[in-house]
Amino acid sequence: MTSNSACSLIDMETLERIAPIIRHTAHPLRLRILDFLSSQEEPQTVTAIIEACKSPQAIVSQQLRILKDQNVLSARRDRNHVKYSVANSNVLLLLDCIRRH
Amino acid sequence: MTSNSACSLIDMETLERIAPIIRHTAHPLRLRILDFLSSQEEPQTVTAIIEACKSPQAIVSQQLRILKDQNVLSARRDRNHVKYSVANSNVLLLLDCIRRH
DNA sequence: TACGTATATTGTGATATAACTATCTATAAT
DNA sequence: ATTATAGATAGTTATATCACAATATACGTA
Repeated sequence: MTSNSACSLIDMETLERIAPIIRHTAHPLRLRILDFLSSQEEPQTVTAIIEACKSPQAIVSQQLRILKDQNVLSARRDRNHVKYSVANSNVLLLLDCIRRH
Repeated sequence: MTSNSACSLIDMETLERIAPIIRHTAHPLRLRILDFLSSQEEPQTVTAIIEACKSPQAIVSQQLRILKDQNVLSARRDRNHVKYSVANSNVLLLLDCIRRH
């Protein structure tokens, strides 16, 4: 018996699909955004997120786009504001992972 | 009162310290390595890991180094073999995160 | 010594990501 | 109409990462 251990490894297709989501999320500012949004009951405006991040508007906007592209966040327009919220709660486990460190 | 919500966001220093560990781990082959090692009782040789990954030796060796540099894995020499094991079990939460997806 | 097996390192070209500045669009207020 | 506010996008430069081929090291054995 060569390999007993063909237990049930996660298949490569899944790893290839999910890894980029995690990789894109594992960025200090993007984690901060995620942490902030998950701490709030309501979706938050970009301005509020900028305030929470204490980072330049353009940079925050870029990060929001990256997270939205990965379907980690979702956005909806509310008059002249855009409100972001967490779309994929799975990635919040990353924050737990970090807190436990 | 400008900001009610200064609840307790993870501080940026922590995010900056942990993010690279997660980012380096969130790579399909490295996740596979981690998954394989975590499924085994004993530390595994590079040869066994190569077999489990079905990837070229040089590439697997590179990934092992990256994970070791991030203190995700540890290695010990056993005669003319090198055996790797998971050093930081926190990152195993990533695998859970993926399985739950 | 020479050889085989196990593992690591280096060099390379292609591609991706980072941070930053500047600019652009859309809506609201005056 | 003008101006201000909210937000997104484009351009740029530096740096990081990728997969891969080739080569190197380290140890054990004949």
